[in-house]
Amino acid sequence: MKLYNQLTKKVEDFNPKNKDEVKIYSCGPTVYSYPHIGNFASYIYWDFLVRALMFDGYKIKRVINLTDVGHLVSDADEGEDKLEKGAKRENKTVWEIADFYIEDFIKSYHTLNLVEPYKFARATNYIEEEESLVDTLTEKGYTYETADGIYYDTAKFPTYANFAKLDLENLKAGARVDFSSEKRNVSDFAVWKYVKPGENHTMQWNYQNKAGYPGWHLECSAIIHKELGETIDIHTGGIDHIPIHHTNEIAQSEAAYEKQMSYFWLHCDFIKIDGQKVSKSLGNVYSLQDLANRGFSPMDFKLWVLQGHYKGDRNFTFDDLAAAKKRRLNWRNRIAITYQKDDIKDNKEAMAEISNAINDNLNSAAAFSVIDNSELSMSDWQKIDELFGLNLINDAPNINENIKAIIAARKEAKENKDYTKSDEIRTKLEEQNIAIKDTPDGQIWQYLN
RNA sequence: GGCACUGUGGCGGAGUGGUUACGCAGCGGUCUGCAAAACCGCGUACACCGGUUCAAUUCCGGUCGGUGCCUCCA
Repeated sequence: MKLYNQLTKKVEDFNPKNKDEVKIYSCGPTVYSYPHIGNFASYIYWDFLVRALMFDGYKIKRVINLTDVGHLVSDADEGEDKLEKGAKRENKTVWEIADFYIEDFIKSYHTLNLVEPYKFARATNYIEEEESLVDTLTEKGYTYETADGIYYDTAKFPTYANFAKLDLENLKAGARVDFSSEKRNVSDFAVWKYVKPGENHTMQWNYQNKAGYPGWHLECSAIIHKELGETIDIHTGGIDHIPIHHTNEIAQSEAAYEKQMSYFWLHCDFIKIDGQKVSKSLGNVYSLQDLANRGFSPMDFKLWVLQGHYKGDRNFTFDDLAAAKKRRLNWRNRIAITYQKDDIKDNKEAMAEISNAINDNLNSAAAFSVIDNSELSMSDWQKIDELFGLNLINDAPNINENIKAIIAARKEAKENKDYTKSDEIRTKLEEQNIAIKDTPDGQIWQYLN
């Protein structure tokens, strides 16, 4: 398996530390509103990473976090807590907000047929570990206190700028004008925030005899350490995480534990919608429900995502989604024919080509072209279905005995040249989503949708 | 301003120093009771200008264009 590693900025051979188990951590959602298809695109890319590794025979231990606290609306550690904001908006408590959107997220996760992780880790379940991490950083001299919290002094971590190739001098020059704090360096970040006097912050914990809550970056470092250990194999996220979130995670974890945090760092690019960036503030977001309302299943969207590459600059349009839907229908119909023929041999060459493609930095698009051009057995299709998680075989109407009998009756009517009857049955079968086609070799059935 | 990414046929989208990617859409044909499917064929794609090379879409340099991040966001 070859993967692009943000740490080295190169495509490298992937070899897990422990051959039997690949440790993966994926930055998950902040649970304060419905996710949009751009969010799900990233979970689909990383799901394919997991499935490709499983295809290669690896066992996976993967943790996905759920941020239910302390993620401020601004990375400058200013402004409102997103959960608190959502609670106000919906007139609920922050805990209700978190529970509601976690449930919704996991439901969508299952709808998309994404591989269940070892654990979904809620940030608020790791407060003890988070506090302990702050303790360690403080003991090692990496933190300092201000009026509003405990900050990480990035100047004490000499390689801070390396991961994202940050230009710290320039960062300083470009800092926002309204930026005012006791921060020593513009890149310093809060590991712990104090509740301000008069501030109504529901989620708070007593730490150092003050009411406060963890900084956003802290949770990932703490969860990884608790659940997966000091070093993991792969850390995933979106490209937006490179300059701040992941840079800060590395600074925290490697300062505290004095071990490399992750061997590989993978980041997917954002998708655009109709040529524009997907943004909550622009309001051009679509949910899975919006796709369903237009007649597209989550699997159609998944196939659309996997037609491209996780590092590619993608543009989503409904025309392209329709093309993906058609392609998926065509595959399902090829499976239907394979099922009816039942004399097709396993295609070892094609499966090897598919394997080569996915091992080349997850080139699902190239693998798809092999699928399009190869005659595949049912067993091959089963493997493909498992590799991409597209529900090609399951997501089809059950051809039960009753339908089989009707199909047989149509065949008989057609052979007897009773066209009135055969056409009648054909029309009737369409209601069951079955299309009958007459080929030179006789009748076959396929799916209409 | 800083840091990145990117420019492939109608729309998407892989890839490669010399041979068809592929999908969807389109066109022509075979087949056919009808319909559809299937199958066969077709479109001389690689932003522009130079350079290297026997040969560049593929490497190097430049020009022009698009985008993202540096507030939130995968």
